[in-house]
Amino acid sequence: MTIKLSKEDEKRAKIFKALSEVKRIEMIRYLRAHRSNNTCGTIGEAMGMDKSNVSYHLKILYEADLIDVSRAGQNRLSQLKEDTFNEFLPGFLDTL
Amino acid sequence: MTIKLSKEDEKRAKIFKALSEVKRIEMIRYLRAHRSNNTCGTIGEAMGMDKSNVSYHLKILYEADLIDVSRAGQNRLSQLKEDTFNEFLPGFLDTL
DNA sequence: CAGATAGTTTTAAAACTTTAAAACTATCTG
DNA sequence: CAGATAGTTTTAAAGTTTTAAAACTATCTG
Repeated sequence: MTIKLSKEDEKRAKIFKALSEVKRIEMIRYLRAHRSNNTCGTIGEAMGMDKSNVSYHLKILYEADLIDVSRAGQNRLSQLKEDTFNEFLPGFLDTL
Repeated sequence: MTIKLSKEDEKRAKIFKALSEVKRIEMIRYLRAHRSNNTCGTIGEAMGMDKSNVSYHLKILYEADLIDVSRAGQNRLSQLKEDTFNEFLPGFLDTL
């Protein structure tokens, strides 16, 4: 493969857009440091954010394929999708 | 150093915002492939963009510290600032 | 110097993003 | 089942970004 498909650049642009807000960078750092109990409520409390706003930002990270979300009762646990970081931004997480 | 200063996250966010448009990702790829004669006009012609729009996007890349601009007569030559990529996005350029 | 060329800035409209409150859905617990 | 808890979606306002045309500035060439 030699030419780059614009589909791939659209994915890249979506990832960069997801990371283009200080709050979402802080969320990534938080998820990296706290690998369990990452609920919407816990994150919001730790970061002083409204729950609907946490939900909004997590959705953007999810749609950029930067986090995985699993259900656990009435909670929803988020975790970094390291594969995506490794593919599109190798080495980035270690700069945080 | 253990705590991360929010100033640094603001710089990161600015870099990500600069890279969050397909056109600007393409410009980065272009600058990487064409290391001389990167004038506003040449880039605009290669990418089918209006000159004022090329100037606008280059300014965003410049303000994110992703390119250097030097004057050569009435031209202005742009080149990637690899140091910034290496510091904030090590390995990224090679994924392009 | 006049005209051409290269690029920047201003402007205004359109498009998009962020926020927080309110309404909503789903699950848990007694 | 009723009430509590966790999270999502909708909404509307405020804010930001992108585009392209027009006006502008700087430099080059005869």
